[in-house]
Amino acid sequence: MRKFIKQCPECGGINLFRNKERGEMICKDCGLVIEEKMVDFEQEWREFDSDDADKRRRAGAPSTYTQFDQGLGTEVGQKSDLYKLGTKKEKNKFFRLRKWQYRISTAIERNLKVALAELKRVSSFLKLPKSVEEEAARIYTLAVQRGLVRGRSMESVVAGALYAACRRHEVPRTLDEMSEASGIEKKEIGRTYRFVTRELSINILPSNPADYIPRFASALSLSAETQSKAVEILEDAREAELTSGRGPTGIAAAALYVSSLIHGEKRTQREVADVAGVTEVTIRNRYKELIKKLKLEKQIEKTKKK
DNA sequence: AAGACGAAAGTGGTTGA
DNA sequence: TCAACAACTTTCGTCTT
Repeated sequence: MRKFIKQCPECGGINLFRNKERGEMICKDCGLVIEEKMVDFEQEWREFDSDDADKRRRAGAPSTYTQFDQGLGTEVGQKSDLYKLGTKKEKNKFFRLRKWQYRISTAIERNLKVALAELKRVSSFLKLPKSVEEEAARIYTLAVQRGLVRGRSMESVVAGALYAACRRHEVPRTLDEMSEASGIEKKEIGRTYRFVTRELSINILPSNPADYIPRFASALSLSAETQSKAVEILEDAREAELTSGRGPTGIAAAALYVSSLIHGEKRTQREVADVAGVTEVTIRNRYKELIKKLKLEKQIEKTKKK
């Protein structure tokens, strides 16, 4: 067991950053990786044949919501098991159990099977991280169990669940993107999204405009400086209470637009509007507010002269 | 000619009686 | 359940570069 380090042995800094996902601890000052693999994921035994595997493995596949039964389902016998059974009585029992097994897989499970396939399709179309997909699957499963899908198309609930999961994980996609990926109308997704989150009392933070910046910026191939400037502007905008009640994408787009002007990487309103999925008018309105309240005119003037 | 700007009318959703 | 309302869009004409 390694001892717990509070100070960087290299530079003595105490500004340590723990990256839980990778199991590392890093010194923010000098970049030294102090601890690695804080949790050891290796197996401590070896197996040479399947016999060893049976004896030594003590964990199965991870439980997951992206399988309709969380990956934990059982099946009553395969056909091949039949040969092990001797008497006719036993064979009858075997078939009876299989039949029941089939019947027990109720509407819910069948629904989940189809829905989760759709969910995976949409999720991979949008290149969403696994964690979001998992979360969406969980939400959907809950929704089905509560009978919230009744009267709604499965696809729309899937889209709504995904949208909610994105928001929770702060990797927001716009309703437009979701709509494109799932083939469901935007307002329909919005409706089911609100309905499902309300019914399941999933509370979702109003999405933060800054979360959109990296994606929009890269779509416009803007520099990192421009990007961070945009985030700065958003910070100030929030201070000035310019953000509440407005559509987050509009604000993000405007901040990015202003930032692109300041850094002399000008993009047209049209271009920014397109990637953000808002209109030029909205950008203009937000943009006007931004330069007025935050006094950004000077900064823009400066780069103009150059 | 393209982009920026602004006015006016329209749309879908929320809120409060 | 309905009307008022705010945010956003669409459309279109004008100004600027």
